[in-house]
Amino acid sequence: MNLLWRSKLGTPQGTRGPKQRVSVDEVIRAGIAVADDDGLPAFSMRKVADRLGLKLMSIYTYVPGRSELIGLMVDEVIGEIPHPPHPDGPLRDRLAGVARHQWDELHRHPWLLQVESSRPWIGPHGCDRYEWQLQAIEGYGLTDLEMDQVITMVCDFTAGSARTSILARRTTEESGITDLEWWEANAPVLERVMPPGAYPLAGRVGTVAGQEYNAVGDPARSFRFGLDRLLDGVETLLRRTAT
Amino acid sequence: MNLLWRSKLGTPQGTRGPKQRVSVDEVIRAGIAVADDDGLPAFSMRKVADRLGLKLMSIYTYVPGRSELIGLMVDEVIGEIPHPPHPDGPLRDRLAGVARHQWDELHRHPWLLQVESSRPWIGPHGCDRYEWQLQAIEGYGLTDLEMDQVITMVCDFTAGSARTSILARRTTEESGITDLEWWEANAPVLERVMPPGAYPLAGRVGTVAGQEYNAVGDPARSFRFGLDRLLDGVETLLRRTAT
DNA sequence: ACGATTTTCCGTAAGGCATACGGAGTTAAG
DNA sequence: CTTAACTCCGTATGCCTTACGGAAAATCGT
Repeated sequence: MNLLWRSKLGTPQGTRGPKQRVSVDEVIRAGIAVADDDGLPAFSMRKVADRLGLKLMSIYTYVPGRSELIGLMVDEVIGEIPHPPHPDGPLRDRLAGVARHQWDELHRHPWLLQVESSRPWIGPHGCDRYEWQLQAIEGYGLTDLEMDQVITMVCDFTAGSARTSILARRTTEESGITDLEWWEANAPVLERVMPPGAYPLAGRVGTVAGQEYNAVGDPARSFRFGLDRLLDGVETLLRRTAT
Repeated sequence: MNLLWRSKLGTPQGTRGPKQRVSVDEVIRAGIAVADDDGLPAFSMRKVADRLGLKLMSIYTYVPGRSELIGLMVDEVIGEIPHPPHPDGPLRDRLAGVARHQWDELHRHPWLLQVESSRPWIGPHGCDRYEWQLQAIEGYGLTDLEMDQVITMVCDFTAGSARTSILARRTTEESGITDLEWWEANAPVLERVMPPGAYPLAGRVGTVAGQEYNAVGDPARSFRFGLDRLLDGVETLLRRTAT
């Protein structure tokens, strides 16, 4: 907690002993670089140390442990790109901006969705984020509770959609083959194994979708489509509230 | 792949050598039990072996490795509860059934959202699932592409919302304290550290939401709220398509 | 009936991980 | 100039997956 809010707190420590060779912020940035490159499961304290020219155990003089470092990395990343001011105009466009900001962030740092902390880290940038999200939706006639719920909905949908997108991207990157190549390679097996006519709808829709996407799916397009429907739903709520 | 579709394939092997002491299905079920108890990061081949009364390396005579076993566990879990027939009536109710089915499943097996296979396992139950989801939405005037996109949207939102819910549940379970206790314990720190007046909206809305939820959030309620808005959006799409 | 072959079960070892503990050396305070 | 505090890091413990090879069991072919 003190580490998270370190920018707002002085460093009250006595200054005895050798100077630290790097700073907490450098450790955090090194950690982000490792996670960006290798993903969270392969994120290790040793790799962070290597990247800083330190030995493994020295890292523990900067942060208490692995999970705390990850918590710091999350808040750092949230503050990475300044929140743009919300456009004047319909709520729809403002919420779309909030959603896209998160979508881009999750794609820039795919390991964010792999973070499963059992403690809620509330850092300065996380607070800024929530405040900014609420600014987007305030003043359109919704109650405080509804405002919170709409933000939650937009974020949850964005997270779910981004998860699908990131998984798909990782699949093609790591396996080295495209959707289509995989499908063509496995088609004979599937044809032998699937009872003919057992999946009439899946076959028909899958074929149409596959031709349209030129792949098994098009996550960015699915995100835009879903977000449009979601925002239609919010406008319905606005109209209902107005009466 | 052969293991995934083993129910549709015979066992073409010669039968020499000692009998297997357990079956592949028992290994899968043991794996599910371990993952249910401990989560995927703590899921280990040794625990599966222990649960079956075998030694570690014997498991590798049933399945090729850890990730393949997890792929089998996923398809097994998808087939765990038979898909109920869709109710006659508005599309809204049918899609709500699809979403709730997945919501319940994810909460029954929270490790599902921790699975990040780099290969798309297409198993028999996964195919059944997709076919069943499409049955829900067919016949309401949407194109094949729209049908696929609406299903994707509902599933993505449900996954994102369930993720929030499961994380919150795990937090209270593992830390042993409730949202409120945590908040009360950390309030003094936060008050000292947050510039007063820096978060006017977050403070106001957070307080209102906290009082209403009796916690930091109410994920099940957020899910219902978001799903309602989402389905409002689908109905808007239906009306627009009808004209 | 009796090798040959196949298959299962498992011991060992290699190489990865987090982190507890304690020691050596460095710096500033008193 | 002593002493206390602090950084860096070597070592050790106890997890993890999985490659490899050996021993025993069960059936096949003769």
